[in-house]
Amino acid sequence: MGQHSCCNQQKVKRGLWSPEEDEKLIRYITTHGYGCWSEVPEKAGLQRCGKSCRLRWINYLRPDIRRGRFSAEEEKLIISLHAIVGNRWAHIASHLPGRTDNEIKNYWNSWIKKKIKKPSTQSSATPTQNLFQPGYSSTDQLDVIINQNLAHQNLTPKPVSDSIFLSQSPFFTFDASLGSSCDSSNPSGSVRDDLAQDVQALNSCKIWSNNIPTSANFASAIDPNYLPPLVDSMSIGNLVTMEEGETSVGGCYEKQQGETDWGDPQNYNGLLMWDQMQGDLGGEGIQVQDASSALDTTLSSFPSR
DNA sequence: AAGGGTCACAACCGCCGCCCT
DNA sequence: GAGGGCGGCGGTTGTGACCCT
Repeated sequence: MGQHSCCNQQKVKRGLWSPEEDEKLIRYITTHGYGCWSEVPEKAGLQRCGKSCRLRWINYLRPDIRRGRFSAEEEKLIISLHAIVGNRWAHIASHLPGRTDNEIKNYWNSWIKKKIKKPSTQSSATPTQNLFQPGYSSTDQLDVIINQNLAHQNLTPKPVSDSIFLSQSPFFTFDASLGSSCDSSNPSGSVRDDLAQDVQALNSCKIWSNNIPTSANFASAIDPNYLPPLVDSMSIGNLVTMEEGETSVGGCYEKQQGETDWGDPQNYNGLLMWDQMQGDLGGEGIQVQDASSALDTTLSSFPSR
């Protein structure tokens, strides 16, 4: 099961692709298209399995691949989308033009590694942290977070637990795994505490209150098969690439004038916009100024490059 | 300069789901 | 409906480059 017939061939080559192989694959696909991947190696004169050819094309040779470092906007988008859809890299990649799932996955994993390595500076769990325990449903978490934020703005909470939130689909994929690290039954704490705080802060930061959540807004997040057109209206040319000499404060790159190229955040209704967050982005680590008000949470622990 | 550690990225592996027979 | 082929996806590993001591 799962073993592709083409991969059983003894003569199939593995490992890094040579420039000659790349050239063969490019030449074949640009002239014939790939059609059936299992036929590609033979027709292209490659001693690779079709799966390997597909991967090489998708992750490296495709002409529309964007290479190089992720821009700050892309970082934000990845982090925001991950908070919504979890480890669905292909889904996330579909909203980042020119980026591959593999690339995003690698980026994320390296970020996670950094976070795990980073010594924890927060020992006590906040009330918000306690929400992210396995015992809480996604609906519970959403209700509390949203109402917290609305209350903070003296806005009338809207009933968010309508039918659309009865979905069994997980909203915060981090909840179960990270929540356990915040569990009081785990007094030894976890090196992942600060990572959990990042996620919790993201979940409860002002982006929710600026785009007041409604069922419609959250539909995309709740339904695993639906994602809002996050970047459809954004051309690749608008993406900001981090240039040498520009600063990345805790991974949150800031343009010199503090402006984004995304224009009016309202255009991205439903999308988590880091640019709308307020607070001091400088320094390392998270400063939870008031445990009861996660809105004031300062985020600054994104991967720095 | 050399060796070890770290990081980024390419590639592989195994599983899942769809489609066709 | 069952089984096989295949594309797609996420997790994991391998490897080369770079950095630090």
